[in-house]
Amino acid sequence: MKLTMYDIAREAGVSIATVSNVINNTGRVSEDTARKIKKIIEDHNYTPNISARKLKNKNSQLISVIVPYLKKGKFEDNPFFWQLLNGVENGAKDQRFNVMLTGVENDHDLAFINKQYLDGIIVIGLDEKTELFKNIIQLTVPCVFMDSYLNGRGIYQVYNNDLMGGYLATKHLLSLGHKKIVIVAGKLAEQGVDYQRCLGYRQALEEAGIFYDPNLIMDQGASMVGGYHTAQKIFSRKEGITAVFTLSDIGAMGLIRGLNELGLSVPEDISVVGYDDIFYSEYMIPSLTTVRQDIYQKGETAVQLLLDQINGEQNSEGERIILPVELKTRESTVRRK
Amino acid sequence: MKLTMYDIAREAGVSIATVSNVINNTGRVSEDTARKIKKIIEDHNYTPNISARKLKNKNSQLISVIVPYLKKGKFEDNPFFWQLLNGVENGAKDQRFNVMLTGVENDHDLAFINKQYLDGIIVIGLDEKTELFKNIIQLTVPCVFMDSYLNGRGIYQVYNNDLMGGYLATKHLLSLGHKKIVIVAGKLAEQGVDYQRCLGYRQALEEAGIFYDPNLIMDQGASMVGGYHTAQKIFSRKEGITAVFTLSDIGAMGLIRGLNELGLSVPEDISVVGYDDIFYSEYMIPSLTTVRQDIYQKGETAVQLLLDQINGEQNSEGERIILPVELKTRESTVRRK
DNA sequence: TAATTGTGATTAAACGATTAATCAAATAGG
DNA sequence: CCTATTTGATTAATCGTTTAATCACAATTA
Repeated sequence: MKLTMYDIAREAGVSIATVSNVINNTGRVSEDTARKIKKIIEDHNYTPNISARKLKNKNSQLISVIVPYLKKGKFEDNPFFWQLLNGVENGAKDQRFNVMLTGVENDHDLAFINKQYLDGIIVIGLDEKTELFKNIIQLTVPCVFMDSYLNGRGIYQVYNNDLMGGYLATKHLLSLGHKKIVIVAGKLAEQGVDYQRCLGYRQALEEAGIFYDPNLIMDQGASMVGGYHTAQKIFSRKEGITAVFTLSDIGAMGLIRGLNELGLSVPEDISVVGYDDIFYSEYMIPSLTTVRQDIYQKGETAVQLLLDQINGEQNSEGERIILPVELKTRESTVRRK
Repeated sequence: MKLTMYDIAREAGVSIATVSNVINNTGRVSEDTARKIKKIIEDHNYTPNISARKLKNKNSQLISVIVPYLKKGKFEDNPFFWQLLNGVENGAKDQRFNVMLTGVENDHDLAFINKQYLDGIIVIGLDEKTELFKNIIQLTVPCVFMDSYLNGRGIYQVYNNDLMGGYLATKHLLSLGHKKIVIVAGKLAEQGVDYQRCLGYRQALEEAGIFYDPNLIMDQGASMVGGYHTAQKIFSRKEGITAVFTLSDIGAMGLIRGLNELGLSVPEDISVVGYDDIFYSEYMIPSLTTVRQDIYQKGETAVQLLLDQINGEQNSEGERIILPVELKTRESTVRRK
């Protein structure tokens, strides 16, 4: 049997309004009374019922990270999401918000979001053309989009400088003498991060006066298994390929394993650059040269942007925050022989 | 401005009670009326306010996974948690429950759990002697404990057969001719999984008539960094050590990297067995021999146990569910030279 | 002294659902 | 034809808070 405000009020010999005022620090209560009530609350370990509170005013102190099409094996695979969620958790905690994870696969899931339950959502990697996006955008919930390049005002977004990431990685490989560089990407949707990274790749090639060959772009390689299978493709027509730029670290890991099984070793035969700098890239054998994005920080930033929106405050950095990337040079890339 | 039940009722020309009855399928409404109301609900994309519902009856359709002492770098590191959370998410979704993640560091976090907001919680790896456990156990929330060996009736638990895991791994190494086997563990609390795995280790040694040497047990090696540093320890007094059993796959990964940097290669110089079989163990170089526990399944099982408890049903498997483990033999272990 | 101001408390009306109790109309039974 | 039952809908209380409106009383001012 949970205590209610009435129980506290009765014991203190006051009305529930007074108790409520004490709890919410409105300052309308005398010090003596407040102290007495606080003591009773303390003694009984009373906490207000959050549903009742939420019903009356409008905040639940609850936000959710929305991962589109979350299902078995799609999400668990990539430490990227973990670090992100962890960053969000920590950022939110500072401001007494709690975090949920919601995988959206169908309308029921979406309905949940819409139940006025959440104070805000962070949506990851969503394409403007999808049905899901159209549904989400018309929800009345404050929202921050992460890792998608969306147009229009009033849309809050956080992403890293993906173009720069692609540029830096390619430049690095070029500087090591590589000329024929394969890109292993995920889905190349126009509003996705991979598209931007490819733009950076092209830009670097252009600067170096190297012809852009679309045949060197291979998709379906974002996951570990995807990268693994891409090794086969590269092997089957490897004419002159000496370097691969994989747009995720786990993809790179799968790729390297695949190459190994085919008798190609990294970096001796082929140099590999990854993307993300997830926590184990440094511990791989060989350790992975990669484009680092501070995922944890990205999570925290997104939360900040969201909470500002919820609180009706203007974020000092505007509605679109672009975070930097950095190239981490490690063992998986060497000068072309 | 969100719609309420009144809006729907007004438009349909009925009372809110009727609308409520339609939504909850009580069968007290004529087919015609029900159809009409459903159409209106559909058209307006109306969903009931969950806080109001929760206030009236007692369920929020919301459960949380509680990770004690979740903080930066402690949780994100291990894919184990991801897979688990993913399993929980999926199990819950089937029954229209939503899942939160709550990292508990202090009393405020605990207070949240206690706000009658959650229908139930799943607590991971909690020691009976901690303050936190004492607090959690006296919450009135239905609860399932995972990966801790707790005593007493009425405590719902799910874990894998850790003793067997330790036994199988050790047996495997012994069968390959290894005699001096180091264990790299996390914290060796009596109610933790690592303790049980060590018991299995000892049992296997005993059967083989090999003396148990406590000096071979090294803790602090559950994380990737921990494993990495343990390599140093092993190296510094490596007299005859030819195999290591690391009680987590990420620990094994760090360890292997560390050994490599010290000029010891796996498996040529030292065989390594991991624990968990997280998704990338198979893709490591060398691929990792490990004790597989189906983490995803464990998550689903825990949810099932929790939901049965919430629904007041008796789970067919009782209050303590022990899941099997399996040895996956891969490249990281070879016969002792 | 009477009127005004300030302080600290209470009253009561929301918030948006669920549901037991009730009622009205239609159908069935004797 | 009158009563009993069934069906389908409504009324109103309730869940546990918040908060605007009010009130009682003491202190201050004219």
